[in-house]
Amino acid sequence: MKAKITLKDIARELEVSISTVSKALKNSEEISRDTKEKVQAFAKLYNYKPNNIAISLKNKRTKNIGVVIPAIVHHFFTTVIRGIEKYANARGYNVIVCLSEESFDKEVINMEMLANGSIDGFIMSLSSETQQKGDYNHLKEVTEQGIPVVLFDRITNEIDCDKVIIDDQMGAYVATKKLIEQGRKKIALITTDDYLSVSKARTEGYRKALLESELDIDESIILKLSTMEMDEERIRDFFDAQEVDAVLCVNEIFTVFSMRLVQKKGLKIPEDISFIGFTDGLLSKYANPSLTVVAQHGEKMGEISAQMLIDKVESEEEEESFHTKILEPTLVIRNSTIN
Amino acid sequence: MKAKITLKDIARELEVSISTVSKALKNSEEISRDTKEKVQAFAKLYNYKPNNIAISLKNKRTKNIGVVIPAIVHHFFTTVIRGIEKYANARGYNVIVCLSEESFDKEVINMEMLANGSIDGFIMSLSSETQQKGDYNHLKEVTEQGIPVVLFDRITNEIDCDKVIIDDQMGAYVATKKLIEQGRKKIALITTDDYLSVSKARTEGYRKALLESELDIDESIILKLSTMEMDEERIRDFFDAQEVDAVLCVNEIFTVFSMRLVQKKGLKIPEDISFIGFTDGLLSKYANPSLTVVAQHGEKMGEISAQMLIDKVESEEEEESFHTKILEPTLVIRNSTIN
DNA sequence: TATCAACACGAAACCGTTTTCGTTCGGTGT
DNA sequence: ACACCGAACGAAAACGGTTTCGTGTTGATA
Repeated sequence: MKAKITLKDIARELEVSISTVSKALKNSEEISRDTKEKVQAFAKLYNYKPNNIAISLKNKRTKNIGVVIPAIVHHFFTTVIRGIEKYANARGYNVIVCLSEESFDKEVINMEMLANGSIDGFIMSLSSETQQKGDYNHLKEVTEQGIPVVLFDRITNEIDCDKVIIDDQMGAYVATKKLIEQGRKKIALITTDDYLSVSKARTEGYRKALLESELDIDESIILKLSTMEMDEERIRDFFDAQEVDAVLCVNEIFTVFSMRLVQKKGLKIPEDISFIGFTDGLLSKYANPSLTVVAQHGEKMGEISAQMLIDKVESEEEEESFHTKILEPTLVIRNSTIN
Repeated sequence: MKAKITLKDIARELEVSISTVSKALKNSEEISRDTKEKVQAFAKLYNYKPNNIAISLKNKRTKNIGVVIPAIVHHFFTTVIRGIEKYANARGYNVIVCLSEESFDKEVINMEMLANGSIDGFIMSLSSETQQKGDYNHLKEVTEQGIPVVLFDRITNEIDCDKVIIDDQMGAYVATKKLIEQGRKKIALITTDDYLSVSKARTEGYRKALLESELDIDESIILKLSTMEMDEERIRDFFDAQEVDAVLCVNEIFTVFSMRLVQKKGLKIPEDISFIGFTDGLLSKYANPSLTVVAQHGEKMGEISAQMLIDKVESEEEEESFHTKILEPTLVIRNSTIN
């Protein structure tokens, strides 16, 4: 086991000072050609690599970014992480992933763990519990310390920081419009409670489309499930009680599960009933029939979030200007709607 | 913006030395009750938190672990990450995720980025390119430096380190046996090239089951796709050319895609043809029909990997003993096979 | 020959902790 | 009165770098 070599080791071995070694390795003009070559050769031979921690301590930059998300076993979030990782890596940053598991407390603990020097900035999407409580003090503390934060997807307006979202309202609006154009009259909405910023926006888009088309908004065919987890029972009850000819769901899982329920009842998709979901993941592609969905472009969101964060981290000036980037959702037409 | 406060700040303010502050905060016996109370009160008031980087530098422990995996948009890997994150967090560790995207070069670069002090150890699953090349020098270098490594799922025997896998051979064996018991005679296998350690083991299990049952091994109904990515064309051609009554696939996507192909040809699942896949993800649960699969227990694998790694990191002794933990796969019966 | 700039390098501070090893001071024992 | 002791605290080294600011040695110039 050969331990890593330090500047001090090189200096001792070559009988020069540590400063000389440091400068030589940086190709400083101060150092003679001879010495530089000697030092660099020696460093290469012994595979010298500077210690990241020491460098971080010196220039108060870790080149790490913290990503705090509610869940990872969700296609949307994994694509976002992928986008973040790709972009960050290209700029020499590493990504520390923390899972809040939809819990306020875990979100707070995670942020505290990272906020003491481990990272240069945060990229986050709020846990549902946090959005429900409306308590954002952990975010305030962090931003007040001067640590940059980028919020994506599940955001709040109570915090001044950069934000990246898709136009959820428009996504739902376009999807609902599509269903209406195809002659659907009783369009159900399966969503989660309104405290989730995205669900709220989607519900608004849904309502807006119905209003514009002078269709009634029937509250009894709007199903609000309490979390992002599946409450299979309630969905079952819902379809037992309601007769609808189209369904808009705020995620893939609700959609696929609902489709299977109505298929079991003998309905044909999309002839008898159409479905549109959110998130263009594997489920959508490989479901039977394949799903028409509102694509959220998670990878793009990740890239943009990472770019905004790193730009802010690396900008010297304390600019107090924050931007909200709104991406346009795309309707991906497949076979759960009439073509 | 209130910057974070340091020991030095507290010392200056309270007119004591830095050492006194440090000790007071640690409740050292050396410091008088009076001074301790003063210091602790002040620290609380100004929300003092020690700087992680400085501590890392001091005791050469970062409390970060590096996770290098080929992809994240795969249910299996996300569950592993979740297991790792959960366990690691509980022991006060953070998780840095790096994606090799199945590329050897990216794997090497990622490891080099992290191996210079950023992490205390690695948990990895090899990229397919790495397994194909059989070049493990980046792993050797890291282990020779004394950095602990735990390999999971896609492993190699050329590196001495802890390993966590499921018994892939047994998984495929049990699945194949199941199909045979149900009277299937022509059982196809859809896998990837043998350089992937897991695919190789699964192929062996498949062969073993056939041999034991005195069924012919028909090489023409073994389809080897070149990567983990989907080559839809070849699967299509395969099912056009072959008549089989059961299919074992090494992942969910192959399975679902194949099912849809044969369904389009008018075959009934599972009456005419049965399917078994690997990985118990969302696709399996929500496919139509739902999939019978070999569950890999990714979260458990993650937890165990994290435990092995952290135990090694925190053990003082330089024990050169490595263990391989083999988890038992579970056959989850659903509707793509006869019940 | 005294002066000076350029060159090549080293000393030391610094980042924020921890920890070892003094040091000071008042009190105790004899 | 003297040595000794323990309590309470501070100085300084150390972790591994970067960077500023000298400093000694040249050779050229006036």
